[in-house]
Amino acid sequence: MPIEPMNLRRVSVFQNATDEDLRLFVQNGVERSLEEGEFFFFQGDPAAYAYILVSGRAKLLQTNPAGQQVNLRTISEWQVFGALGAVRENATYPASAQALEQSTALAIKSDYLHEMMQTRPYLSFDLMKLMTGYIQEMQERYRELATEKVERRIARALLRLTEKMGVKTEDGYIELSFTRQDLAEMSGTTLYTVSRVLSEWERHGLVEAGRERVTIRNPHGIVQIAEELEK
Amino acid sequence: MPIEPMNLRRVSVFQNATDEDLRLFVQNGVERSLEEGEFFFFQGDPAAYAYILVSGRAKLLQTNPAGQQVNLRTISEWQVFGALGAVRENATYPASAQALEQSTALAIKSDYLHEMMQTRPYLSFDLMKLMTGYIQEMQERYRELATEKVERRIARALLRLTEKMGVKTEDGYIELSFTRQDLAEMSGTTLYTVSRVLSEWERHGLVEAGRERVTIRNPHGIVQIAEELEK
DNA sequence: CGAACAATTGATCCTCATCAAACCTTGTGG
DNA sequence: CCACAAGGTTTGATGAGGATCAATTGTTCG
Repeated sequence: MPIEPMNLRRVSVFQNATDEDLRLFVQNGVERSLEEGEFFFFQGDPAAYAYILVSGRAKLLQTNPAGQQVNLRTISEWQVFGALGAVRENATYPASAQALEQSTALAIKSDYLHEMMQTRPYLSFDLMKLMTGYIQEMQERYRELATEKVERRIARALLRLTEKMGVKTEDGYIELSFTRQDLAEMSGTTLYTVSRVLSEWERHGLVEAGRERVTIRNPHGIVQIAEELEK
Repeated sequence: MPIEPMNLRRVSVFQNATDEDLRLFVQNGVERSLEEGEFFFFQGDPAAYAYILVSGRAKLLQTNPAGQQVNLRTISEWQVFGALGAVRENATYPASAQALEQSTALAIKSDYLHEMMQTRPYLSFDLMKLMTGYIQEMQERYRELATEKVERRIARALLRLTEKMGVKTEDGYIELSFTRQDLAEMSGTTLYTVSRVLSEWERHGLVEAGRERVTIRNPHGIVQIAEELEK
């Protein structure tokens, strides 16, 4: 089904766009639907399109020459990804984007977005706001990785996930859905360590762990671990 | 001495600015001179000014609650820093900026820069280009920290430094000037490990290490370590 | 029900951080 | 001009924190 242009208003970068702009983006965009596990693009590909996730979930990940992966961020509905190509000419994607579940995105030619930005300053500006946010987040995560112990990093990754895609259950807990491997890639560790830490937390009643699922029973306890000064 | 406006042309963000713009920035800016070790601003301060380093060297660093530091990037002449405040309102600096030697910078009120950007789209756009570069670099460094071993990270940090501030000596070597501690903060390790690695490299004739100084005798060898798959 | 895949757990090992002590280098002041 | 202080550097000894490997146990779905 076609994308309703006015829904694009929910995209942070389009806050200040005119209705006409939104229509233009839909008209000039292509809808792409992917199954779980498929890739929107790969690291190193020419950055020909910018994407807006319309439904589903995806992740941005970077791979090193040996094939190990790190998760840079998780993308939920109405978020923009792969937009760097519209800013730098002849750019290649610095990361890959993979659908975490069946997902649909609106693909907009980088050149077109670039052109739109030239004549609509608020677009550049809003995109820049988004980017400063990423810079800040990456800087923080970098520091964490350099200075904090695993347990705390896992706690932080959980909290970040909670903000982005946590689902409150009827009994007040927070439910998250991903594999140990995912969480490991988000906190710069291995699935084994994540598993051990979660088991430990479960023994203390902080969380409840299941297959591809973690339920947070005591958010405050997790925050404690993430922030506490002494060990 | 006052800053010559036309020199601002060397600032990447001002590539497309008019001569008049450059004059305006100088007129509306304040010159600040710092001694080695002093701070332009601290993490958490309201981001009231954006800076352009006119002379000297500085570093951006982030501190965790326990006081450990990581070096986010090194700033050399004609580079912009602390510009996030002009994009997000009521922002605070996400990192501190410290002079590595006696340095001078042009301080421009965030509000003023913000205002200029509203009426001069190329400014937003060029600043955005710069930011995409930072995002990419931070993403890469994040992945490195998560997946690569120390020796390789140190090699990469050295190479990055070489690009930014390496000085070729008359006999074709590359000279860099910083402490083991600096290099450790740049590669997410400790000064002890840096010292050991450099000593090891020195034994193999790759570098020559001195007090607050490293001379690269075999750049290719360092690249080898930074890139090599096996090992 | 069985295959495929996710998670757990124990055992082991290795990389680095940490601590301590000594050693250099540089600049300063008597 | 030498001596000394201050701060950077080196090196060894030790140990902790996780990664890695292997084997087993869930869980889900066709």
